[in-house]
Amino acid sequence: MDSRELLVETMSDLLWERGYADTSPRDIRERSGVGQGSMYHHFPSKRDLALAALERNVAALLPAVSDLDGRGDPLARIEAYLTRPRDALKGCKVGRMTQDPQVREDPVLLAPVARAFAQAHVSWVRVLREAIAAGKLRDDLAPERLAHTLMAVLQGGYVLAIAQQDSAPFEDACAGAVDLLRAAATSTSNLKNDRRK
Amino acid sequence: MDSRELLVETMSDLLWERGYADTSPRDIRERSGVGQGSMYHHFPSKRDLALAALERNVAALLPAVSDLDGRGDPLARIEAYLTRPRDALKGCKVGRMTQDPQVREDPVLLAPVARAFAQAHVSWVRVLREAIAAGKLRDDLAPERLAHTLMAVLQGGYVLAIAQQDSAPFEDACAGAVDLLRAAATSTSNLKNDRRK
DNA sequence: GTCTATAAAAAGATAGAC
DNA sequence: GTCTATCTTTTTATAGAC
Repeated sequence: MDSRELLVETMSDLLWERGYADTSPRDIRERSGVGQGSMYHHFPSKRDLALAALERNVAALLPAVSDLDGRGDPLARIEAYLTRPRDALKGCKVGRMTQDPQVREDPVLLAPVARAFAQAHVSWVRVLREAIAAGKLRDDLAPERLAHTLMAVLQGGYVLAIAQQDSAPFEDACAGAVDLLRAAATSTSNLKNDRRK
Repeated sequence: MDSRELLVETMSDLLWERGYADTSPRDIRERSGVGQGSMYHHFPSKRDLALAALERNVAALLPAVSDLDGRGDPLARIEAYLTRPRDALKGCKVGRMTQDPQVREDPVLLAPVARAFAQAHVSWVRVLREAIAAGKLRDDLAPERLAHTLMAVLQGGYVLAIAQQDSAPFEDACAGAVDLLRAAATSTSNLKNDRRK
């Protein structure tokens, strides 16, 4: 593999594991085995390398999110996505970046993060709409809101799991969300509509 | 105010705003106005100061959480807590710390964070149990799980808001959680129980 | 308890030969 | 494109006078 690619890959891992502020040029050099000179040849600064690495992490995450776009029972897709096995203690490659002030305050570095979440939101809204249309979810639930709620459950689940150094809170949070969705599947509102007809 | 207290207060703010790794002794000195000598007189290291500051941030957060323990309609308390105005772009003083590797990997620094979330969980479970007992929530929902779900909605809501630099996703996430709880209030399960009697 | 001076180490790059 | 050497600044303290 060429040096440039190796640097990006290494930085992607370090951003996930340690974030931006706590990753030094030396960490990158030592883990990648790429020399000082090469590093600054390919990337003028740590920030430029971080940008490339961040784009890579975003790209790595989107295929997973696109599972929400599949076909078949939408509620089943939602439940499958929420309960998919994840390494909760490692956190989210993308969500993590929001806690790094040097990323958060830098519009260029924050942009890929914002884009990733915006795209995930689109997929969530679509599958939720499908679930409502299929009569699997109450029709008085707002898909745009609910999409943010379910995205937050995942992102927040990581926080809880890391705090306790135990993946159980993450799994609980997701399972609890599934419970709520199922409870909201039995549609009082739809029944009302039926009665009106 | 004495130097020691001023240092802790300043560090508390900096931990909230910038986290541990990205806060330097100089930042602390400049913002607090306390001299170098005084700082190392009161705290042998940055880590020791951070520990005191972290305990302070945890202590500042717990009174808010204890609002869940009040009296009156439990579901109303839950909704009030979820929709209370918050500065979403600033994130959570305590949850934020889970993303700092130097905190996450240090059992002593992580302990106050774990304790705070454990305590919040207790309050959440209690109010959820009350809501179920009062017939305001389906009795087939597991309070322990749901507690983690709702805590995650808040923590994850901050992540979404910071990513978009907009508090709307946070408010959406919370409002969506309230919607789901209300949908789950109309208890199919309780109705079944009624029928059995 | 506070102040100023000093300093070892790491972060974040630059220079220039090959 | 890679390598080694150099360099500035910041981090994280320590020392010792007042």
